[in-house]
Amino acid sequence: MNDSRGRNAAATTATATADASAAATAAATGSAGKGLRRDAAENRARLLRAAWEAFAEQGPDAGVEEIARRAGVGMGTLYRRFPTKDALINELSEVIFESILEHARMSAALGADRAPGQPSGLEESLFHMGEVMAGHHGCLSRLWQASPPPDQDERRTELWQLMDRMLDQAKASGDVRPEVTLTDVYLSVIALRSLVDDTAGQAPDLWRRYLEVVLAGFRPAPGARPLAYQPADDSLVRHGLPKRRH
Amino acid sequence: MNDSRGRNAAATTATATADASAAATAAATGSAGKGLRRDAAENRARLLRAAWEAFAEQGPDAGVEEIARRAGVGMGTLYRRFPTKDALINELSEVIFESILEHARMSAALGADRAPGQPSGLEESLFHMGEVMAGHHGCLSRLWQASPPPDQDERRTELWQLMDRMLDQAKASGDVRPEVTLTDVYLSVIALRSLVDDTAGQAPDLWRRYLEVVLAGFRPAPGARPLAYQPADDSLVRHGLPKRRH
DNA sequence: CATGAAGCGGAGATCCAACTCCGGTTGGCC
DNA sequence: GGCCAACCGGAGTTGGATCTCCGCTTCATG
Repeated sequence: MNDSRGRNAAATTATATADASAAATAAATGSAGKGLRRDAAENRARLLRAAWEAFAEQGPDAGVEEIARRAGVGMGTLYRRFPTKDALINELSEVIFESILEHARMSAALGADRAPGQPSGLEESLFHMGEVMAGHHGCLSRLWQASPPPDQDERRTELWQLMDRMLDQAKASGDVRPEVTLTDVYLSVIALRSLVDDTAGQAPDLWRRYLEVVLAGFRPAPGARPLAYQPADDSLVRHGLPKRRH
Repeated sequence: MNDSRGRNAAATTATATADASAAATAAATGSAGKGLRRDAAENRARLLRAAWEAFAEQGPDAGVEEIARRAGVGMGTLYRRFPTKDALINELSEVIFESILEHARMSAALGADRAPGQPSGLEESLFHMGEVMAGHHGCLSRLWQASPPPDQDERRTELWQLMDRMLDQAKASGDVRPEVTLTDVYLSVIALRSLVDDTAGQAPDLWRRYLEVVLAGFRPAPGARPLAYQPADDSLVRHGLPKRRH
């Protein structure tokens, strides 16, 4: 294990995790859990929390039996609440995504109203993404996967529009050079997601270091070579990636 | 699909792929295939090639039956040559790794003898890694996984020593700023691996763009902030990551 | 060319994780 | 309290993947 060097890394991570946990509870007892008998609604919430823990500890290979056991309910209950294991995972992804989108909305709304020297909205959003993802490592495989349910698709579009706006702001304030595209940001997020998942067990904060390098790579520099390989358009961002196969 | 923009991307990729294919054949007919009857050795080679293709097309979930079918042999033959499916995958990883190590040896040996403005050995090696990995997407999950067989472990150590040397050279020639550590390079490679795999189907060259950004992030820049999160040591590089779970 | 050790194919045994089914129980409304 | 729809548990089914087994065939050697 890593002993959390650097600034307040551990503290911010803990906060993000707590937020997400609260969000999971909210999702469980909120709209999706309405119309259920009290015991049923509570079991639904327990299942989501159990799944969240199980996936964080064992990755998405954690078995449904394990999840039911942790939640203290039977298999039947699990499958009455969630028609498939995938549905359960999607629900969790939803919670993660919601947190990311919410933060991006606030960050974008804040716009360029920042003290000079403060991190740009783009930077802030990317670090927030990392934190939320680190708090849910193991549940990330469904994030940004192609062809999500339509309502989720709409919200994904919104997120990337916000990111695009923040990218423009960052360029305007000189934090990012003009040739950087939304696709570049997208690629960084995809890579960040994998890195968070891969290093979660051994060095849960190291993704920050990677993200700093990438952000440095976005920054304008006098003698910098232009990027040679131009991505044509943002179709990748708009359509997402196919389901992971590993 | 992507239409291979920028420089000679397609050409270099094709070369790397051909190299790797040849390497696969060599591995099959070489030392590992010695002592086998002619038909058996040939079947071994066919199996490796079939597995290589199947994994590239369908990811590591490609079934053993599919591999045997492609190779034109029966299941029995597959399992007589390779005790488990994992063993087969490890053999392929071995081939990929061999190509990477070989290139790193040459690149490191060339040292600082480069025309000014030419890419550093580090840069060249990273691009080569990307090319080889892109030519074998789907077979990468076992690469750099923790606790490989001892002989492989030794070679992994060698690779990262070479990378470390090239990192020093790059710092000396001003291509990389001093605070960048071997762990940073390692993280980039891990991220690159995932990115190559994730984007292989839709934008097989886009990893180049990502890698350029990272390399730009490594480059010295006058007003650059120092990286805040210091990795303590290179234990991650030395020990590798645990098996992926996705 | 005769011999047998090594190799071959592929049906089916085995394993494992997701999912279903149903007899018994519980919560909420009258 | 009484009723019943909704809910619960968990043993068992299903499906899909890996791996084994054995009667037949092929290669290499004397």
